[in-house]
Amino acid sequence: MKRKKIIHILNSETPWDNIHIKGWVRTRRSSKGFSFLEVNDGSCLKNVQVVADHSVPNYNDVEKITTGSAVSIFGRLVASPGKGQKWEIHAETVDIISIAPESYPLQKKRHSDEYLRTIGHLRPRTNKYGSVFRIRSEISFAAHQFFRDRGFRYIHSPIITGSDCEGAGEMFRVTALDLENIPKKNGKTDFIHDFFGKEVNLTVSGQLSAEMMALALGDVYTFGPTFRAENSNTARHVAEFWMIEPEMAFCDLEGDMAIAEEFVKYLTAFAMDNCREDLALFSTFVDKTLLATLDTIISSDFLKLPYQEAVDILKNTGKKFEYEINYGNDLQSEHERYLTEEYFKKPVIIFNYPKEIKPFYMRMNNDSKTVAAMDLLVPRIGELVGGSQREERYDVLESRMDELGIAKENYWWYLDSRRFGTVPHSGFGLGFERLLMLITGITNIRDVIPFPRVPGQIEF
RNA sequence: UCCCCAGUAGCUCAGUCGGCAGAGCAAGUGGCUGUUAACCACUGGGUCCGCGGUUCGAGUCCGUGCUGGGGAGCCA
Repeated sequence: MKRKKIIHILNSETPWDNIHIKGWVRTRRSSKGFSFLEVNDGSCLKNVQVVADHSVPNYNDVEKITTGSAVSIFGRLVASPGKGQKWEIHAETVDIISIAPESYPLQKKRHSDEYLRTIGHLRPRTNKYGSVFRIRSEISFAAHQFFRDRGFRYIHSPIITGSDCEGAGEMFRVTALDLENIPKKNGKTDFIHDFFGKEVNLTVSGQLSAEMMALALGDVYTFGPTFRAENSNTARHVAEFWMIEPEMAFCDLEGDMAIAEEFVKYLTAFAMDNCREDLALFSTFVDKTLLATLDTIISSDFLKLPYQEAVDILKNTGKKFEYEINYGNDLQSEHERYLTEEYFKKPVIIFNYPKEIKPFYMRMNNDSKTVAAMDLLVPRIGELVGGSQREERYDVLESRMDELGIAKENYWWYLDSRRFGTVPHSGFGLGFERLLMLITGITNIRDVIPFPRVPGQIEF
């Protein structure tokens, strides 16, 4: 008989004979002659309560079952006379797949997030992290659904890249050279002898590839890992994270902002509709205001504000900031959080940034001072999305690259796209972990990715 | 990388003025015929983060290193 998943059993409308489950025991409570086993198989947050008594042939062994042990149970699903659950299983047989010794690190009590990070291989077995990773899976699916419903194509951008373009931070070098015997030329590493014959790195963004694909397929998106070797030690940064990057041909900045807003609302609503039980855990134990926050995101119009106006607001608000705000400087974390958390109290999109603080590929506005860039700021997280209309005019792009001292010969293919049938196009990047922080209320990015990579730490 | 805080039992923490190492939970054993983080009783459990120093004596004071956390910068 095939095992039934616990989520399926708990949603049953009727009692059920001859049922088979497999899972891990969260706790066992015993009285003289019988035991209650709380069994979880990861299919949902809830456990199923199993009642076993002397009618089970190996009852002596059942009394030795410990927290964390794995079991396979046959029995009958019946209405539970006890409080706290609709159904329970009366066991006919309890097969012990494996016993967890007393050294099992997860106890029948709440643990700190800091401790659970030290046992990253076991923390998905807890209620909280089980919920996190189920939601992560659901929202991944929802992202694909969103784009597919709108005619976008999913593209796979390369992980290993030869272009150091995006200027998005320090990169991880990828090499097949023998590090004990590095070939040198004029005192420097000679990458001509390396696998690709040139210096290559792990990608920091799929954007440039996505642009090439958008200029053929129309609307595309990437959803993959990206890597930053920045020595960032904050609750919002990891060295390996997942990014969703749509890129749309024949789309301007306004269209870009509209799709970003629609996307964030869609994913939030999807979580509210499809992850209710797991979200309830977060709204109870992590952030009591979570559901209200998510409602605000779904129901409010995101405020769209030119950079110049954002600066004016920050200057005139009278609030003391640690860093002074001046036109031409990038907004600091405290400024962004003030705007979205205190001043507007909802998501804010800031656009038309000074060209000096943005990369070469963003489209120059008619004022020749600002570029068609936008950042979506949300409460508690800060920057969730960064995007822009891309510079599609060959001569303007070329002069911007010259201005910034970018080696054009490395981007000949990128420039080619502006020579052959160039069109206005736009896109953005959304940090998937930051979105999960927004949706779950979890405040440390290390707790929304299964095995976080941060400076000096890669145990799992 | 910078600033701040912390490190004591498996976990979460207390430890007064420098003078015998503590609690709750967890675990183990026993009890209990419907439990809900079950309950009751008993038992075991310590490199007080490492190294160095001050002192008759250091978990406690000083120096240093490591690890973790919070904030900042960089960014998504």
